[in-house]
Amino acid sequence: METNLVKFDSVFSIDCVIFGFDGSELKILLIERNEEPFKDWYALPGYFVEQDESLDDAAERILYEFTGLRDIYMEQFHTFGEVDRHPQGRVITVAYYATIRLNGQKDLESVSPIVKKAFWHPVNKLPKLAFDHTRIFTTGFLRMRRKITYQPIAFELLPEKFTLTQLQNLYEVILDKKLDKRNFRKKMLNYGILKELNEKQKGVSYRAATYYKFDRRKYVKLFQKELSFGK
Amino acid sequence: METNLVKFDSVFSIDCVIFGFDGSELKILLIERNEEPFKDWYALPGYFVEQDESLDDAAERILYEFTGLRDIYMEQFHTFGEVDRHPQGRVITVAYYATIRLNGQKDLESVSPIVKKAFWHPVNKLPKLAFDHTRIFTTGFLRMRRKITYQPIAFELLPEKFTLTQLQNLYEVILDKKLDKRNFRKKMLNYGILKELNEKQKGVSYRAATYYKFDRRKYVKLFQKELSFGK
DNA sequence: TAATATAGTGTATAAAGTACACTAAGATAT
DNA sequence: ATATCTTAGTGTACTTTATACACTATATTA
Repeated sequence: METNLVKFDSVFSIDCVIFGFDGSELKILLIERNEEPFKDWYALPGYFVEQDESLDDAAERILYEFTGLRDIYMEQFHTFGEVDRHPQGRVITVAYYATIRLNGQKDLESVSPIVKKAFWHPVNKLPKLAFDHTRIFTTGFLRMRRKITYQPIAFELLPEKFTLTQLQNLYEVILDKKLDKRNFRKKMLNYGILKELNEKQKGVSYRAATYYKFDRRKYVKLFQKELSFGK
Repeated sequence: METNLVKFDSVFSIDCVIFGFDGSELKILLIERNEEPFKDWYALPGYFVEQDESLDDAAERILYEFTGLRDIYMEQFHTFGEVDRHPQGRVITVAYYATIRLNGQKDLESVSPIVKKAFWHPVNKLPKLAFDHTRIFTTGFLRMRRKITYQPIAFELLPEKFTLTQLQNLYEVILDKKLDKRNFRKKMLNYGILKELNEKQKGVSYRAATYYKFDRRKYVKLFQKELSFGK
C-alpha cells in the first residue's frame, strides 16, 4: 500500500460518523476515496484540519466538501491517536457524529477531488473501511446507542412527520431488540414532546396510522435539566 | 505575555483533570508552571505528545513526570481545538480525567523542569488558570458529575475503607446538594457493591461509624450491562 | 451520669417500569 | 356486500424504584 507518498510529521484530522434512517434501515454516510493511501476504498468522510480553523469548523467544512451536506449539528465523541493509524505519518483524528433524516431528495454531491462519490450504506454489513475507520464507526455507534437511552435523539433521524410505529422501528433497529408496543407508546407520549397531527398515512393497504411531529421546544426544555441524583 | 517564543505549526498535547477527595473537600491537581508561556501560573498538568507515543501513553507519562502519580486510570473526555488557544501556535489538546483517592501519604513530586510544583487545590475557588484550562476543568467537572449519576465512580475517590457518611458527603459535594440519609443508604446498599467490614471508626468523640469497602468485582458486573431501554 | 454529636433505622406513598391480548379501521379480493 | 388481511391503537394489574419524613442507639467528654 505504501507507494511513494509524502510523509508528514503531525497533523490533525476530522472524521464524521453520520447516521441516517430511511424508515426501515439505519445507514451511515461513506465515501469512496479517490486518493492514496486507500485509493478506491470506502471510508468515513474525513480530512485534515487547516491551520486557521477550529475543530468544529473543520468538521462542518469537510462534511460539506465531501458530501454536499450542510448545517448538520455534529458532536465530537472521541479522539483517536494511535501512532500507526495512518500510513503517511502521525495523524490524530477527532471523530464527530450526527444523526440526520434521510429525505430521498437530499442528493449527495462531493465538491472534492479526493472523493469519488458519497453514498449511504446500511450499518449492518459494513464493508471493510480505510484506516481505522471501522473502529471509529463502532465507537460512534455505541455512543449513539447509549445516548438514545437517555435523550430522544431518534427524532433527528426521522422525517418531519412520522408514525409511532416508525419511531418504534428506529429504536428497535438501534437497540437491536423488540420493544413492547403499548409500553413504548405510553413512554414516548408521556415525554410530552410529540405533537399529534391531523393527518394520516395515505396509500397504505391497511389502517392508516396517525402522523406525529416532534416539538423541539419542549424537547429542549425537558432534556436540559440535567440528570439528578434525587434527594 | 508573548516574549520571544518559539513558534510551531501544529502539535498535540494532553491535559489532565485529576479529581481527589480528602474526606470533606473535592480537589483537583494543579501545577505551577516553570516555563513560558504562563510561567508562574497555575495550570492543569499537561504537555506535548511525542511523535511515537499514543494519546493514552502520553497522558500516563505526562501525569507521572509532572506529578509523580502512576497507574492512574484516566479517561479521555474532550478535545479542545480553538485556533488561538495557545500563544505559540496551533495546539490541539486532548483532555483526560480521573478520580483518585487522596491518602495523605502520596506525595506529589515532579520530575520535570517545566513544573515548579504540583499540588492539590479545592475545586471551589479555583484560581485563574493558564491557557483555556479553566474551561477544560469545567467541562471535565460537568462530565464527572454526570457520570456519577449513572456509575458509582465515587468509590474511586474514597479511601479503601470508608463510612457511609463519607460516601454521602462526597456525593453531596459533587452534586452540590443535600441528600436524604436514609434514602441514600438504602440506594447504595441495594446496589450490592459494598462490603460491610468488621471495623469501626476510632478516635472520634461520638458514636463510631462502621467501615465499608467497595466490592470491585460486583461493581464491574453491575455496570457493564449497558443501560437498556426496557422492553 | 448528663450532655453532646453523629450513627443508624422503617414505613407509607408516589412514580415509573413491565407484562400481557384484544378491538378498530382501512384496503383488497371474491 | 362481505370476508379477509394487515397494521393501528388501546388498558389494567403488578412490580420495582424513588421519595418524604423523625426518632433511637452509641461512643465520648464534661
